Amino acid sequence: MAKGITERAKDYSQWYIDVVKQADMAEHSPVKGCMVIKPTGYGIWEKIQQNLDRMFKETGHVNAYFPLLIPESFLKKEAEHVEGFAPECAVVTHGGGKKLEEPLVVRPTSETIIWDSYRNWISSYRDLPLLINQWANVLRWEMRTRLFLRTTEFLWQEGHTAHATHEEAEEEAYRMVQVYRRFAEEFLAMPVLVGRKTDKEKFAGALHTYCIEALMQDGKALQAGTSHHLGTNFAKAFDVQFQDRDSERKYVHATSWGVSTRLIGGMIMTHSDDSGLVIPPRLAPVPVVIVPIWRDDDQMALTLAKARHITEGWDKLFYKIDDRDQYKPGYKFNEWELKGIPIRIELGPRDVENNQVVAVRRDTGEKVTLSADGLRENLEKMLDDIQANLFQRAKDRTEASTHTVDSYDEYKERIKGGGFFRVFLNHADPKVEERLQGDTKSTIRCIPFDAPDEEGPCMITGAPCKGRVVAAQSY
RNA sequence: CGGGGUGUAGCGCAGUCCGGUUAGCGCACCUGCUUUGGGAGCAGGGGGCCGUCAGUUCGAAUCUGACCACCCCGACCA
Repeated sequence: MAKGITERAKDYSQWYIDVVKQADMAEHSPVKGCMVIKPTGYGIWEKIQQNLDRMFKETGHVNAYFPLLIPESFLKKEAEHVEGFAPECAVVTHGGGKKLEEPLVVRPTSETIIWDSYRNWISSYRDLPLLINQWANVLRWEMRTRLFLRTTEFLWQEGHTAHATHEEAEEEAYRMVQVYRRFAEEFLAMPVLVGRKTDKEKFAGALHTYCIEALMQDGKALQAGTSHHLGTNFAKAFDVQFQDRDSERKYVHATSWGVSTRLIGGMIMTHSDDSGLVIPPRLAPVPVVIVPIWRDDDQMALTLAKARHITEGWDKLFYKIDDRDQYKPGYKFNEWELKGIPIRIELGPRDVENNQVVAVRRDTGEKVTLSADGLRENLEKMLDDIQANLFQRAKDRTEASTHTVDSYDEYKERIKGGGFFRVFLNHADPKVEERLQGDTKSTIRCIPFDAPDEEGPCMITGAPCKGRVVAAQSY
């Protein structure tokens, strides 16, 4: 048992706070709801950025940057959008010691400022599609915050694309939610449901919203990414038209899509354990740490020299040699466990003598003795295996926690235990979702793309429904 | 915004009820020696406008009043 970490079974919420703190990922800032992301946490965000950015570029997107401050009037141009975001906006009213002519909103999202620019950038079908992403911070005045999961300011990427037709925008929104699914599975090792949000849960100003939803270890769902088909709503609000091949002037079709530092919270709650953080190898800034073990200066020189010899020619970002003299090996073992490093190598005088090392996997705690020859290849294999194991473990857990229920009474009872619930609910009627939330604090998380072709009665109203939705309590 | 709690060293706390030496303890930090295969030991040392402001008093961390901040639990959200 790790010192300073509450057991998951005892208090999941406190466990999460303890892991973030003990792994030295982030801390609260003096401003309510804001966080300082420390190097250990930010390094993971950088890995997320690097890999996602590559995936965006591979699908034809380019990066740009739009300003933090948005004229308040812009936000008001799209009716649903302003209604959705106004309550959580911070507004700048003064600058340079003077009251501003027009207040400036700190962006809660950038559709409005971006579409104001797009008006000037788009005049012909030849300008389309316009496929732009930005990495940025945004601000949303939340009532209740949790490190990484919901903070007042957070880091994210937001893609904003413009297309000539409804169909192309639809393809884009779908393509990007699939990019998110692939990223979640392959990098976060996090299984997700992929589907569409109900009208109640969709983005303010969108025709519809696609999403990936993951199930955390405590049985609560986490919205991990969203992709919106915005139709011509923003084009109309900002008068963005283009002249098509047929010489007609037409409104531009839009999408937007984003994932945030919340993914780090999801990563923690998917894989970590009572010993601390567990980082999937593909997101680990440094996947391997080598702890040389010595009793005296001679042994120190010996084991350090061996460690340097073994790692000769290795990518410097692949490993770290922990040569600190002020801590004992036991302390280091615990520290690297808390910090979630995928593989720890122990290298003592006995190992040097036998030309071997002891490798310890973070996911299983398993210790194996490996030859110092060909070590790099064996470590690569082990990392792949850890990555695959973490995903499989999470997938098995999610499947075991996914239930199919038809009776509302049964649902009300079982929802308390957490999990995804495949149910018939008539979400066309907004009152149904309101009742669900009022009765059970759960919501419809998504209408999965891969739901089997089934029909049945809504478990609340009895109205006939096509296809099951997935409901759960969520973060 | 409602309910609960907390502000004393970087962190975690005691002291406050019942005012009175130089405000104390653990962890962390610095120095030295011994240690080092699962969170080391001993010795010495540094570090405080006791949340803020005002009051009572010869004297306030302690009593009174006001204010501020943060955390936890409920109504909104990625």
